[in-house]
Amino acid sequence: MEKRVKERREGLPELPNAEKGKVILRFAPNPNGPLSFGHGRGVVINSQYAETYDGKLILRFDDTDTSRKPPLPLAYEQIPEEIEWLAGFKPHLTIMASDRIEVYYEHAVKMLKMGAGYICTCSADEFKQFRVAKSNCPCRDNSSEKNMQGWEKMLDGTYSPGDAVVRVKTDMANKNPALRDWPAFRMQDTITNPHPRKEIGSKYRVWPLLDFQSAVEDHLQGVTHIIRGKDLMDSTRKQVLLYEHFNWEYPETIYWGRVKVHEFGGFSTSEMRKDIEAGIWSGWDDPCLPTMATLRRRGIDPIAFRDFWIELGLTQKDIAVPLSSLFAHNTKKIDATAPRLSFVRNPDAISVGIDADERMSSISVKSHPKEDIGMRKISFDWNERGTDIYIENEDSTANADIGMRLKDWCDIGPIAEGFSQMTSLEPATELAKIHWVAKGGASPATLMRPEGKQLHTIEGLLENHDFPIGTIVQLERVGYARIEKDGNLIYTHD
RNA sequence: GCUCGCGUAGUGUAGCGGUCCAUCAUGAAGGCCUCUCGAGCCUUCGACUCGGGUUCAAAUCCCGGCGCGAGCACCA
Repeated sequence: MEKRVKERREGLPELPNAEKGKVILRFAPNPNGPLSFGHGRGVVINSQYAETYDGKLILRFDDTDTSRKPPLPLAYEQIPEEIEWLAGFKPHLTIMASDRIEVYYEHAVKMLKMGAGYICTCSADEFKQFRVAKSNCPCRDNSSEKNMQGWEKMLDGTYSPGDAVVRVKTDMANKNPALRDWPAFRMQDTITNPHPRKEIGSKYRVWPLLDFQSAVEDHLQGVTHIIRGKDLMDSTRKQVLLYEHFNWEYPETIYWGRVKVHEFGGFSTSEMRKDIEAGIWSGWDDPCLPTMATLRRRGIDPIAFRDFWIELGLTQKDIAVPLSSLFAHNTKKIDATAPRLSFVRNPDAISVGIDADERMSSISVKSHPKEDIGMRKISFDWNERGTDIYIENEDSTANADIGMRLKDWCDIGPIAEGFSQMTSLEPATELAKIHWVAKGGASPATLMRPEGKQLHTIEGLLENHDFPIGTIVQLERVGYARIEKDGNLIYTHD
C-alpha cells in the first residue's frame, strides 16, 4: 500500500472569471490617515492578483466624507509610498474621488431622469420608520421634474445638510432592510468643514456616499474584480441594484472575513489620529501603533508581511491571529542578514584578570554564526590587572559563584568584589554562555520595546558598530532590533 | 427585530461526495546541531460545531439547532 500525497494548493486561490492581462483591481482606502496593519491585506491580496494575472491595480482615495472622517493631507502622499513598499510596485493608476464629483453628479442626474432615484426630504428618523414598515416614503412618487428641482436646490444651497438626500429606488419591501431605497448623495457643510485638498475646499455641497461613488467608479474604470471585507456584502447587493438601473454588469466580488490581531485590540484610524493629535502617541509610526509605518520602522520585511497575509488567504471566516505569526515569517526573512551585536542591560562592571602574556589588543568575532556577512572587532584597554567589561546584572548575580563563558572570547571564574579571573580561552561546556561588552567598546543606547499599548524603554550598553541606520541586527540573547536614526534601537521581535 | 455570512488541531490554513483513521505552517513537548534564550534539522502532540437527512459512500450535498460575526449611517 502506498500512501498518496495530496497536492496542496499554494498561495491564493484562482480568481473566478479572470483572464490574464485583463484583470483590473482596486484598492480604495479612506485617506483619513496612513495605512494601518489591516490595510495590508487589501494591498497584498490585490497586488498579488494583479501580478499573477498580469493585470492592473488602481489606487482610489475614497475621500468623500469631510466631517466625520476628514481626509488627512499627509495620507495622500504616504499611502502610495506604503503601497509601493508592500506591493513592490506603484499602482498603475491613482484616482481621487474628490476629483470626480462632477462625474458622479452626471450619474445622479441620469438616475433621477430615469426615475431610478429620487430626492428625499424625510429626516433620517422618518425614513427609518418607512424602512421598518416596508412602506414608501412620500418623496418616492416625485415626478422627475420635481426631483430635478430638488437636485438643484441641493446643489445651490437652498437645502442645507440634513434637509435632503438622493435615494436609489430599489424596493421598500425588499426582505433585506439594508437594501431599501438606500441613500446615494447627501449634503455636507464644506464651509465649516472644507475638504482638506485646497483645490476642492468648499467647492461642493453635495457629496456621494460610498455605495454610489464606489459603484459608479468601479464601472467607469472597468474594474473586473472587487475584493473586500464581508461587512460590505450588503454594499455589493445595493450596488448590484444600482447597476441594474444602469444596465451595467457588476464585477466579480470576493470577500474576506474580519481579522483581529491579538496584540492590537481596538485601534481605528480615526481614534489613532485623535490620540496622535492629543500627543498620546508620537506619530503614525509610534512603536505601539498598528500602522504600516510602525511595521516598517520596527524592521518588518515587506515580503514577510505579504507572506503573512497570503497565508491567511481569502476565507470568509472571522479570525484572530497572534502577532507571533507575522514574526515567524519575518525571522525567516531577516535572520540570515542580521548581524549579531551585544546589548547589555543593567550593566555591571567586571574587572577581568588576565596574565600579561595572554593579552591581545583585540579579537575578531563573526557577525553571524553561519552566514558569511563579515566580522566585528572587539578592542581591549589593558590595565595592571587585566581589562574591564560589562555584563548584565542578572548574569553576574546568577553565575557569580561558578563563573561563566564570555561568548566568543573566554571563560572567567567566580566573581568577587567585581573581579573575576580568566580561566581559559577554550569553553568549558558546563558554564553559562553570556554576552558582554568591553569597557571602551560600547556606548549607551536605549531599546524601545512596545508591549501592547505600553512602551518600555530599556537602557543599556550597545557594542560599538558601524552599521548604517535601518540595519536590523540581532542582539545576542535578546532579540532582533532595528537601528534608528539616533543610534538607538527599536525592538523588532524575539 | 429583520437580513446576510461563517463554523477543520491552541492559532491560521488545504481538502469541498470515495484516493481523508484529513494537508501545510505556526505553536507546544522532546531530541540533534550550534561559543546566543537566535537560526537550522528530526520526532511527537493535536481538528472536521451538533442533530437529522440524501447516498453504496459526507469534512465535503440538503434541512434544523447552537455558536460567532456583519449590515439595516445623510461613515468608509
